[in-house]
Amino acid sequence: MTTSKRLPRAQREQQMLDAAVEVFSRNGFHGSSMDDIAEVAMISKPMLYLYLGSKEELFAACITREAQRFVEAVIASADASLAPREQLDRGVLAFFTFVAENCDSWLVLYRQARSEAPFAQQVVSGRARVALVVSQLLQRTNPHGLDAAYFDAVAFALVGAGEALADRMLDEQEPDPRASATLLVDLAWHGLAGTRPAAR
Amino acid sequence: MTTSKRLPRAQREQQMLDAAVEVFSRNGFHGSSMDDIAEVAMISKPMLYLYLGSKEELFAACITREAQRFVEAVIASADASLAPREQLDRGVLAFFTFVAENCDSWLVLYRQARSEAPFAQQVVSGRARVALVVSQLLQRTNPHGLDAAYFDAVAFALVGAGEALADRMLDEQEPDPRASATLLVDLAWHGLAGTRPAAR
DNA sequence: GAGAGTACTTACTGATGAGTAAGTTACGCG
DNA sequence: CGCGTAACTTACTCATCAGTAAGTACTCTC
Repeated sequence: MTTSKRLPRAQREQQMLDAAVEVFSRNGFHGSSMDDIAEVAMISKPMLYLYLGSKEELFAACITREAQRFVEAVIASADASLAPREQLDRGVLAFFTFVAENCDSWLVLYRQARSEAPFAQQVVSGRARVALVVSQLLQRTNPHGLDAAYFDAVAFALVGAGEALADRMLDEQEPDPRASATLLVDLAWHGLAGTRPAAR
Repeated sequence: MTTSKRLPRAQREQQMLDAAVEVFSRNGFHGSSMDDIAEVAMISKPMLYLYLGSKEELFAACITREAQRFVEAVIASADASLAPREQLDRGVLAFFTFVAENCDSWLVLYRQARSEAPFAQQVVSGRARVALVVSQLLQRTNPHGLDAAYFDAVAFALVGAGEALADRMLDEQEPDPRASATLLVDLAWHGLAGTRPAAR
């Protein structure tokens, strides 16, 4: 063969997952075939089954790996010793940066996994955990004695706003995570009432 | 047969679309089979092809009909002769009410159509039009002379926040569109800075 | 360099599902 | 009534795709 060398299992597995994420992110779970994925991974189909088990297990492995990468990227940025407000700023920026640099990961998690019944629950609960962390940070920054349920709801809305801005950012030819991050944080603190006019 | 009577074409078509929306909303485009849909519609498969053409056309017809219903519900509530702020309040409420009462329509549009490549564009552009209307209403209510691009971005974020709150509402056992609407509007005007403590 | 084990392949099977051909039954209208 | 047409069905075809059986070849170790 031209360039195909034998690789140790761990490495091939990562290559397969890379291919699977790419294909799944484009065509979804049902819209992707194992043959397609095998071709992109430059490997024959039985290897996928040997290493990853089944199509469902492969998809689950993609979700798990990408969610892990995502969470790590955000956690690493927003270290817990900082002030809550600072943690939020950095976490939000890390989120947009991750999406900009890992478009496929984002799409497979946010768009594909959410709409496939067997996997949606995993995404929903991950999302809920993120919202909870955001809610707690908001509560720690905020002087008012509003009830926790209210913060939970606002946090949820802000997560949604972040997702929409991420989508919007991906449509641009030159995504700027900092602009999106600033916008979201401003919206959270002040809504439209007291925004800084210096947009962008 | 027990109850199966012959129906005029227009009526059967609606019945088929009802069934298709239900099935597609649960299983997505690729995850749903024409046999499934035919069964739910209590009709044989060739009828689907005779009246609706193909699977893709059927899905497209679902999207078109549901988007139409959605837009009409919102437009009808927020009549253009009202003050912009009032239009927003009512439009937002109409949105949440529609989602609560037409869960399948919402899921097929927001979750399924968005993740199937051939149809995603239609949803994306519909969404963008909604965001644009929101942006214009915001501009008309707001005293500051911020630039339009900023309002566009905020409107987009608010649309995303609305979608997340809609999702959250659907998880509740007793969805209350008014609570979600109030929350979203508050968030838009004031963020966390000046919220009314009376949550719920 | 033999022998073992892991990496890897070709070539199948069986099920599912999109789409259709050809026919059957009810209804409406002269 | 009877005859045309619109509503509707059963019973297929053909392609695709998840999953596998059975085997080949590289490479590492002694």
